[in-house]
Amino acid sequence: MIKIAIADDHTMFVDGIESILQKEDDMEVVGRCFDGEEVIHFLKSNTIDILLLDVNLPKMNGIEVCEKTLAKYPNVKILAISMFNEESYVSEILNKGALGYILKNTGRVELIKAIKTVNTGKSYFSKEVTQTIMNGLLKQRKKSQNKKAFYPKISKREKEVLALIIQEHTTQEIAGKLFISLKTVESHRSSLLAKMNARNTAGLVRIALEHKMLE
Amino acid sequence: MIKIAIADDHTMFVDGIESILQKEDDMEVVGRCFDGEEVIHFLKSNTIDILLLDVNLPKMNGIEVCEKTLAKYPNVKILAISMFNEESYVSEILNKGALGYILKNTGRVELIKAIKTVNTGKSYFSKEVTQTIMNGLLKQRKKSQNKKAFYPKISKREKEVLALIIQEHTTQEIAGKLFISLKTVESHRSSLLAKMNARNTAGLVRIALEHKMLE
DNA sequence: ATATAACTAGGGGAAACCCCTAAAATATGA
DNA sequence: TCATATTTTAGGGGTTTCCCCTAGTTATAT
Repeated sequence: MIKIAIADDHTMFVDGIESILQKEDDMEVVGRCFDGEEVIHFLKSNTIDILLLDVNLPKMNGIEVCEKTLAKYPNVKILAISMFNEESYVSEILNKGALGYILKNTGRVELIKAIKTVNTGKSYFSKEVTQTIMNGLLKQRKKSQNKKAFYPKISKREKEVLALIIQEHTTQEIAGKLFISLKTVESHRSSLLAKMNARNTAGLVRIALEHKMLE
Repeated sequence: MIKIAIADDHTMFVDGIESILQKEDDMEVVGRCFDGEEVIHFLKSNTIDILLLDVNLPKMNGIEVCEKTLAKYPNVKILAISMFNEESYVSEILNKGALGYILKNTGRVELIKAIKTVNTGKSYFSKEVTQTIMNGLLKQRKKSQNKKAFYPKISKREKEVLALIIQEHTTQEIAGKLFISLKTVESHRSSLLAKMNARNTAGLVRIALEHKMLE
């Protein structure tokens, strides 16, 4: 028996889901919460398998609820439900550990499927949401690609030095590892600063990591 | 008219695609390449809109071809085609700028749709591929989530200092910005090094970025 | 063949790092 | 609520690293 709690501030919506799930004989709705704080409180005295969580909740929003819930009860599977197919929402709540994300216009067949999938520990996204995530992913790739193309001209030796810097080695250690003088390493560092337009080591590391210049 | 080139080392497959595309009166196959080097050579004397690119090509694999092609001809839209729904393949070729990825068992209707979608500059993935990418994404999220939980105890002030360090500000500048003494900032830096288990600024920045400790 | 870039290296000064102490302000917990 | 812990503040003083400048030698490419 899959124990389910529903968290949504619209009574009719909660009732609707509940009536759908009542027809499933391996599912049981054991809790209803109408705001975020209620969820936290409810879980203190109840065990559930799945939390159907609206992203826009009063008092404490779904993203926060998701984070807090999983921090205390990592075995709860969270299926996010939202009116909005917004990339920022989707991305945030997934980062907090939600396993799935479906929209409120999802039909009963898909809802059941989503719950069953999530219950096995797998992720589930409705196809509109999938599209949204993929678009976001593509944007990121394009961004980091552009950036990457901007700083290509780092020599082999400089790359070695850069890698060792990022691994927290001091200039002296790098000199030892590469069998060159300390002053030579310092010289490479200067070239790196100039080429990468960095003011100091911090910038060097940040730019190198942002642009994925290693590998 | 959409000008298309096909790059695949299996003649029958190339012929198959071509016969499908012949029936479309807004598409024209203008080139056939049977290995990677041929593609590069072909593009020197021909202009195309879309390159249907097999990931596993002789002489030069699809990933490399993709990179080289887009470096010279950024307007070419690349639709990757592969036997394998392997996350590493998909991820790599998308990073190199391919717009879409479909499998070789794709039917003609979907192939046409994919080409038309990619031709407008949008991305297209068959649903199996989408699933693969999403799984990869989820794995990554779980990883970075674990890491994040490991270093939580950085105070508000320390976070401010850390952020300014990463923005390449010197200790003196940070002191000025926060209206505190240089020695205080040094003190915060020391605490940061200790808390984050870093040996120096480079490590500080790397760890902070890896674990996304800002925001 | 001759620039251009890469690798090497040193001098000098500034900045960061490291050890310490220490007081006031806040948070936390029992 | 009161004691304890953490955070934020700040300094002294010495060591190391970093950064800038110059400069010679070797690859690399056009």
